Amino acid sequence: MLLTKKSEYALLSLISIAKSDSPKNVDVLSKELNIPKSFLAKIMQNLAKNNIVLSQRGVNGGFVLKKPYDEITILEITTVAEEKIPSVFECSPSVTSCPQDIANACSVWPLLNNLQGKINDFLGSLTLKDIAT
Amino acid sequence: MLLTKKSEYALLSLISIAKSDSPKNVDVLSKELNIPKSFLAKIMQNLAKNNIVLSQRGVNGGFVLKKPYDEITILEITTVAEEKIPSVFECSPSVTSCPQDIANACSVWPLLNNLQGKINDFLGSLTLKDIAT
DNA sequence: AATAATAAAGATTAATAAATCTTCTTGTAG
DNA sequence: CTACAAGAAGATTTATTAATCTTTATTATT
Repeated sequence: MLLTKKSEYALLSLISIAKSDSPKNVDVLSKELNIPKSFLAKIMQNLAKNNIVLSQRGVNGGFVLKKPYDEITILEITTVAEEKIPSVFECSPSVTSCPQDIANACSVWPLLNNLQGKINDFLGSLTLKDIAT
Repeated sequence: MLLTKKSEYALLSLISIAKSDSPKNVDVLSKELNIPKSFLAKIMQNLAKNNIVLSQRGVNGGFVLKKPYDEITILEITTVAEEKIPSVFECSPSVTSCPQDIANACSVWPLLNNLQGKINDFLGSLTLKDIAT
């Protein structure tokens, strides 16, 4: 699987936040989207740490987008959520990710890397706006 | 990860078999490609059961391709190796794979399914010949 | 200042998937 | 007959992903 539940939950939450005009907290999001609260808390904290959302603590706190929703790509979101670029295979992101450093001599690496590039392009070309509306 | 080691090992083995003019057995393949023998045996058995290769038991036995190498697509191979289509996410292959049957109302499903289609097209457009040479 | 709402951090457990190993069975060439 | 090789089933180990729990820190409201 290219993406895990972390990405799914992150995308759903960000869409919900994008549509709201006030901060949304984890409690509200988890109920609205039916996501385990403490798992979502972790995902949101990670998005906050990586500048996708801004967190506001305290009463009436919650999360808001840090940038306009048409300036946040799906690639950014999923890369932060997965804590690595969503990968075809361990070696596909770049020559340097070949575990034995034989990417250039490898008969499957070009295929994998090529597909990885297409996926990156696709995910990088879409923004939160494209899927939130 | 879109693909697992099963696909990697299957592709490498099939390339090796495609380049050989006599059957190649698991012992030879595992040594040549540095793949755990018993893991590879399982993978090859699965490829045989699914008509990618023909197996020949006994002395001088081994595996040969069942079809010309330009008629076997990478999508076929990886789908057999993974025992399901290489998927972006559990719900991405089709509307019917949405666990809650809400794909059409879902805000992320179209994105996932769209990407899934592009991956299928890419893997389906390439054959073993394209990567074996 | 007290309180309650909320995020932050990280440890822990549970579930699932991936990879590997073991054993036994069946078929085949020489 | 015998050695070699695949087939099949399942056990085991390891890694990854998912989910949960606990404690601490922050902040708006009163």
